[in-house]
Amino acid sequence: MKEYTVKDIAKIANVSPRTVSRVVNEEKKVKKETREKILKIIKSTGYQVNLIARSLRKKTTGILMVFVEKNAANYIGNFHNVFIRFLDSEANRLGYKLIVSKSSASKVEENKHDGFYLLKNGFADGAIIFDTREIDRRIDYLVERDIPFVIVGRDNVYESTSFVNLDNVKAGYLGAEHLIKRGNRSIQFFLGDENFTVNQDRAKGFIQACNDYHIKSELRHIDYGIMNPKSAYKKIKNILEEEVPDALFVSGDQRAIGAYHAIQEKGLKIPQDIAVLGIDNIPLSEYYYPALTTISQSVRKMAEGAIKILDQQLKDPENHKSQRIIFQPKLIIRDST
DNA sequence: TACTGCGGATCTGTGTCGCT
DNA sequence: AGCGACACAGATCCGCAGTA
Repeated sequence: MKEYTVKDIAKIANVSPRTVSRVVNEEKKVKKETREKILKIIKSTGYQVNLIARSLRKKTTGILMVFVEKNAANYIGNFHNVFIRFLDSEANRLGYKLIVSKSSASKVEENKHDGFYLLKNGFADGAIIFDTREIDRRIDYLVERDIPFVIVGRDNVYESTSFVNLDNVKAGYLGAEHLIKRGNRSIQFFLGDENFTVNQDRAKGFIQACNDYHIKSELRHIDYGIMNPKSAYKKIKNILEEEVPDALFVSGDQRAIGAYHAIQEKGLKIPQDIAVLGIDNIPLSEYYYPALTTISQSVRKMAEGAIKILDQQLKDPENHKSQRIIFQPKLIIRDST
C-alpha cells in the first residue's frame, strides 16, 4: 500500500503542504471548508504523519522514556504497573507518549537495545527513573549529558536533580508504630534489595520507631532481599518453623500475598496469630482475605508531579531548577492488623 | 581504470515570513 | 484571516572532479 505524505495530500487537495500540516496539527487560521476537505482526504487515504520527519524538524519527539531497574524488570510489580498507568495518562494529557524500558543502576549504555541508547540518540526528550540506588550510574549518565529527567525516589548525590518521593522513613516509622500500638512486640520486617534507597529509608524509619517505643532489638528483625511473593512465602515459611512473630510488616503489598499463603498454610490466623501490614495500597490489597492493612502512597499525585516537573524542564530548559516533592504516607487500616 | 573526497540532492514535516 | 514560498532539521545517497 502506498504511504501518503503531506505532499500527496496537498496535491490532491490542491493546497500547499504547509496547509495540510496546519490541519494535521490543529492550527488555527485554516478556512473551515479547506480544513474539512483536507480531513476528508486524510481519512480516505489513511495518511499518517511521519514522526521521524516531524522530530527531525522540531528537534523533539514528544516521547518520555520510563526506566525501571533491570533486576526488577523481569518482575515489574503491581505498584510499578499502577504508577506507570498514572504517568501515562498524565503524559498523554500533556501531549507526550511514554516508552517503558529496563535499565540498571550499576551500568548504562552497554546495550544498544535499551532505552538509554534511544534517549541519547534523540529518540526521546526526557526520562523518568524508578528504583534508584545511592550510587546510580543512570543518574550520572543523565546529568553528564544534560538530559532532562525526574526520579521517582530520591537522590542525594546531585543538587540539580529533581524527584518525587514518598517519605519512606515516615512509612517505615508509621508501620512499626501502628503494629506496636496494637500490642505487637516481635516484628518481622520484609524489604527488597538493600541497595535501593527506598528500602534503606523504610528500614531507618522502622528502627527509629522500634527505638522510640523501646522494642527490644532481639524482637525486631529486618530481612532484605524479599523481592517477590515467592521469596516472601519462602522466608516466612522458614521463620514460622522456628517461632511465630506477633506481626509481619511487608514492604510491598504484592509480596504480602506470598506471606498470606505461607501463614494460612501453617493454619495460622491473620491477624489473631500474626498481624500483616503492607505498603503501597495497590488496588488488589483490599480484596486480600483478610483485607490488607497497608500504608498508602498517593501514586496519582506523585505521577502527576513527576510529569509536571519534567514538562517544565522540557519547555523551559534554561530556567529549570531542582524540584523535589515529598509525599506523606497514610495508614489504611483494614482487617489484617 | 579504480578509487577518494566533496558538494549537493534527497527524505518529510514545519518554522518563519510575507502576500492578498 | 488564510494561505503559500522558502528554508531547514540530520543522515545518507549519488554523481562528478580529481588523483594515483
